[in-house]
Amino acid sequence: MSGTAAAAVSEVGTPGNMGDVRRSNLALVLGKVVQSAAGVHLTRAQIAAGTGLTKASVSSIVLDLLDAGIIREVGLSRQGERGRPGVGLELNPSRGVMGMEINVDYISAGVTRLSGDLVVHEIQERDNRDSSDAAVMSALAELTAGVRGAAAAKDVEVLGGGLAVPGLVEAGSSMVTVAPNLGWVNTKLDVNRLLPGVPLGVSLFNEANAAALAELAHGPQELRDFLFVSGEVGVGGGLVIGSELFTGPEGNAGEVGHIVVDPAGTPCSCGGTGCLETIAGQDAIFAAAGIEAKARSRSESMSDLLAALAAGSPSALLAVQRAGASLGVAVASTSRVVNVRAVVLGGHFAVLDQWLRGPLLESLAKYAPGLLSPEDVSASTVGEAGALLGAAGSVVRALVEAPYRLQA
Amino acid sequence: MSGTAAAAVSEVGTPGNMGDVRRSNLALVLGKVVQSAAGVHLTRAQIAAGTGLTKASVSSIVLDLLDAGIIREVGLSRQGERGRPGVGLELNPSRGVMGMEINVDYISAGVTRLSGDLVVHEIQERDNRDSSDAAVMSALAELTAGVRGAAAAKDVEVLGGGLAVPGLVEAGSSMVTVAPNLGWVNTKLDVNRLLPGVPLGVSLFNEANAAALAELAHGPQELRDFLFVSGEVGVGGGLVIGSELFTGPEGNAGEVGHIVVDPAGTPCSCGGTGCLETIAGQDAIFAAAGIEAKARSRSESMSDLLAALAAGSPSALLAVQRAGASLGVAVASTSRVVNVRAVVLGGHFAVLDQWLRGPLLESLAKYAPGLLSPEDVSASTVGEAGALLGAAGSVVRALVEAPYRLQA
DNA sequence: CTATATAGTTCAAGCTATAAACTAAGTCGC
DNA sequence: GCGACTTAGTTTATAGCTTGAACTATATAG
Repeated sequence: MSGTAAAAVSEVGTPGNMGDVRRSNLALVLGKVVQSAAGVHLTRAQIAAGTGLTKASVSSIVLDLLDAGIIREVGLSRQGERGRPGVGLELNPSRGVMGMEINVDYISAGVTRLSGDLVVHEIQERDNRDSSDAAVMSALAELTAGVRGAAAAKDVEVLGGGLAVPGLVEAGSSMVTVAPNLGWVNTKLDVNRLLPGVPLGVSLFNEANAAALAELAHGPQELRDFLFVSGEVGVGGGLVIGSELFTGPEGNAGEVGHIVVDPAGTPCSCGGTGCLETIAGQDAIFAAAGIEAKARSRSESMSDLLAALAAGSPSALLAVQRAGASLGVAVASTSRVVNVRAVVLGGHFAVLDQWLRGPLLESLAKYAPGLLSPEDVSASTVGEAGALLGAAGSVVRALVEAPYRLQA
Repeated sequence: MSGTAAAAVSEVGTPGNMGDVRRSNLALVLGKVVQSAAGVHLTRAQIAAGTGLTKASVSSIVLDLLDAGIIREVGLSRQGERGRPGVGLELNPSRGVMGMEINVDYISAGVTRLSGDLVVHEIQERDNRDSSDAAVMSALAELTAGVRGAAAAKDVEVLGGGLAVPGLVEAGSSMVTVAPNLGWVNTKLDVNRLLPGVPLGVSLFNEANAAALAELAHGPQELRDFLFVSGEVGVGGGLVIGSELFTGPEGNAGEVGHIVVDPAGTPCSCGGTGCLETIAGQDAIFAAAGIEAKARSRSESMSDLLAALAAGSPSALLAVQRAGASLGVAVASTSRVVNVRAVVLGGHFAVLDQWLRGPLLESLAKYAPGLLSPEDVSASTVGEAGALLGAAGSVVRALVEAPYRLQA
């Protein structure tokens, strides 16, 4: 978990009162508990020293957090230290959140504890292309009910959930503006139906954004500003700046799939010309490599591509090489515009890392010399469950930043 | 002035206390005073109604602001309204800030009141290319001393200042990382020397960023998210998102001059290839138009270009057309990455607006259809003094968001 | 068993916002 | 010209929160 607890006050533009101070410090203390390394349990005194709050304030705040069931006390084993031993604090392991994902050919659900570790995880193959959104949601509701039961059996109560979908979303209104590969347009999802009765409700996320947040939470500590590039049928992206998802004024920032990488290129499904997606999207790579895109299972086509690459197929190698070079152009421009200096490759870009990497780095050296070095380009560490973990992690993070939502 | 007062609390990660609430509400109240339209003076009661604070709190806060000399009371003339008349409040017109600019062929300084209107303004032609930074700073210090005196004669006391330079800056350490057209590299400026004894000190800004902020403050109200593209010898940019300058993790976001617009293009001074600057920078346009770039005065070359365009010179028209088209590619990609939907053209792009506009819009329609419509592309309204006004405005804005810095 | 050291709690004090009562200063109606 | 009314701003009592100091609790060292 990354959990940078912010001294958040009430909405900008509204008066502040003493309750805001309490809420801010509540988040500050909880943030310390979250930050503590796995297995290390901070005491009230250590939190006081670490935050600058007095012991009195910390005690009072910890009491609130215990009452809310967010944290719990845990005995501490010390050896040979003088003085009264402190009482360790940790996130309540019997509270968790549900991460869910709807993708083109599967739905999945899993429960993580507040600490981020996965307790239950189920994937169900399902062709969602020709289903109505209602049918997909029904299937997912059934899946989550089972997963929720399995978590309960392991003594983990689900407080809320996050759903990731491969499309642009309006988080506030649970609206999927457009999900090309699902065929959804302005589709309003009744997300709360997936987890009836949970105190924190269910939030909606873009898949690439969720995967980026998973990378933030589960990847290396020092990774706080990066561009996550997700290669699927389309090419998505998530921009993390200062450990925060940067969504831009309309919520769709980081959509690198439609950066212009070849002004003289071919038309894109978005109506534009020469977009990255027309060269580095899965369909584009398969087509250029001479591999039949199998509607039934993309993973089959991907296996074919990997086999062709391993066999040294010139067309396959060229296709991937061209994708890598174009990705480099897009990343170079992005790093200029938003001034990030790290890139994480996800989806098929992670799978194809060993072939993509060379051309990508060459391209970066040519178009943005000195900005990104080889060690700034990494492949995603979270893998397939990324979107799910990110969606769940986001919900946890929102709770950590506003723990008072669970009080009373 | 835009002045969106934020409910800002102390640094993230530090404990909040009641003083933070005070500071937050201080900024909230002052923000209301700033927002009020020119000539309209809000009363305490109106501020209470507008912010949600009680009259008692507003009275107490207003007293602090009066004591600090940031605002003052002003008699209100009403006609035929019942009840006790309120006392109007306005920004203290006898307090101001200094905006300063160092550019390639001039230095300038001006003082604005806290309300944003320019009281004194002086430009001094000076070729800074071959001067040491110390010599330039000495010349500027002399200029500011005179301007400060002139402002004092008009009863405006200078509280602080902002200096804009055409290069990348580290605001915190007053360091100019690189200013290619001045020949400066890692140059530390003793900015406080420019305004000895002012309570708020002097801050350093990138020129394009400052111009963008001036556009935010002095341009249309609804302009809150936009890309400002500044055409000078180089091509700079400033990104405003949610009425805030977005600088990215390393402070240099919005540098659209080095977006790749032609992967098969020519080398750029940055070491890259096919950057926007190689096609749309002043030198590139002059060269393509067959106009001699005069070292002594760029404005002369610009006059020649305008004359050539007016005379219908094919090479000049083609040069500008190509610049516009490339600008379109860069803007299209930027709007994808950061999801902004408005562009403001500054510098020579504003001057060449009538010739650039067509190719730019065509290019946008081709590469980012539906994202930006013609009315989303505008030319800068602030003109030459933009950088200076923006630097000054930033200082004012920082004060409005943290007025307690002037207390005691 | 006493001295010491550290953890955590209790309690008075200070600051801030709130709500209600109160004072101030106008207009309206007769 | 005087009282009723209306709105602005101040005063006062109250509650919430952090702070700092005093105090209690619980361990180790000798």
